[in-house]
Amino acid sequence: MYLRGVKELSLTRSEEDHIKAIHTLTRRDGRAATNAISERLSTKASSVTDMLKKLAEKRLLKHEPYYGAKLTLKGEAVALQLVRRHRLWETFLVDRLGFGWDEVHEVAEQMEHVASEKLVDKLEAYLGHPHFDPHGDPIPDKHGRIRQRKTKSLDSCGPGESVRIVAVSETTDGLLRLLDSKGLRIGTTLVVQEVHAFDGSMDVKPKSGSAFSLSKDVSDHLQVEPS
Amino acid sequence: MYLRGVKELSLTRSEEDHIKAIHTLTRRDGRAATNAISERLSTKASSVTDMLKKLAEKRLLKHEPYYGAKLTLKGEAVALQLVRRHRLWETFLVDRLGFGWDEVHEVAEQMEHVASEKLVDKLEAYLGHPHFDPHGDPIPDKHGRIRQRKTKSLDSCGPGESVRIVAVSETTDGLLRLLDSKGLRIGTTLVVQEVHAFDGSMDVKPKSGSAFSLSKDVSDHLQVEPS
DNA sequence: CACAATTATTAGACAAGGCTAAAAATATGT
DNA sequence: ACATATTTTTAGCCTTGTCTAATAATTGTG
Repeated sequence: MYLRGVKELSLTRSEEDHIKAIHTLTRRDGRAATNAISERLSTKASSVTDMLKKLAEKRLLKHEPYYGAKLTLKGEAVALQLVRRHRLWETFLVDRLGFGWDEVHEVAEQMEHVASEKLVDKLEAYLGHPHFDPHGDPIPDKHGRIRQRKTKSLDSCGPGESVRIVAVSETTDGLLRLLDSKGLRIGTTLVVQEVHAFDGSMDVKPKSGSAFSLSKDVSDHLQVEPS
Repeated sequence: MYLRGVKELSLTRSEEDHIKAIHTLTRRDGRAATNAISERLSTKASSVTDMLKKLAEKRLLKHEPYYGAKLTLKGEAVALQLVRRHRLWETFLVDRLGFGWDEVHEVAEQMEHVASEKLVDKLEAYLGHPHFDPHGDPIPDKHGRIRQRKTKSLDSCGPGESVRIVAVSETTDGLLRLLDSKGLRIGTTLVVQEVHAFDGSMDVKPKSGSAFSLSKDVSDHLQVEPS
């Protein structure tokens, strides 16, 4: 995946927001439906249709009417650039400025639109070329390459397994605050105690501290690796 | 000067740009003429007239047709907030990321529009509550207060005077690069050798290094204090 | 002081990006 | 399979911020 040939491109904030939404939805659902995009951006579906037409003309995506949008290589490169900027700024906000990991999203959302390749590269170097952001998500490098981790959902673990939390998917503020209140964060190690079949909830015990219960909604979104 | 009562206010980028331009021009020329504003923003005078009308309705400035614009207290507070953000980001870019002081303006111009009071306050603390930016310009504090320095223009100095450069006014990229190439920067100490009456140029000698000549255009924009 | 030059405003157009309401295409349930 | 529900698109309108061209006010000059 190359980020080259994207420099001369100058996109509006709205165009960038659409591209990033499509990228995220495609990663999550396998496709990006018009309604899903509009919901993510708090706009109406008709506005999204217009924008899809426009971005298709700019060769940033393919738009199959009534099916959805698929980013071209060029569009994917733009999206990765945005993800890169977003996650680097989140890292800066948490590691350097002392923000909580649950309060950085909105600010990073603004900072990711500051367009300066030099800025992003220098920021990355200043932060020590991190490969993962404070939520555990991978930070694409200058060329769009992503370091993969072989993780699974906590949900899929059985009793006795000892795992370390490495990422939180679907990072809504509500979920992040809930985790914070239970003392769960990136790096926390847990042992699964018991899984309750009827509602999918599970009892877990942190290395230090006493056991408690997590609903399936929560364990679903915790990405873990063996520990 | 209070920055309170400005929080609930949400301005577009263009509105903010106009307010800042008016603030800067008023500081420099004593007034902000329509043409001067449009030149600064690379737009046309008619566009500025429209915007002045709009901002006057929002009580951010007084617009006397055919005279110009004058910021209200509320408008001044917004402007100071923007100046604060701009200079803090410039300081970050130079001191932390290692940018040259002549390449930060454009990027800071984008970053100053990121709206988060918490971000700005934390950034200020991270930088050690600086009172002056890399160009020597004062950074307004949270409440809009500016630390003044009793400086004069190098232009106004006579032979034998020993002075330290503390600021550069009218910071165009061209001027900044010229200074850089002569080894002149904030903190440099000089002794005035001779002033030539016919063109206002002056010979100066840095503490370390040999003497050279500066045109009036340059010495005009160097702010110095006795050393 | 009168008239030219400059500066500012008004009037009307346009592109971007959003909206609502209605129509068209696709998906679903019995 | 056919009627209904859902999703997407189209059509037309609105606001913001810009422009050009024409007009009006102010300033400068012989």
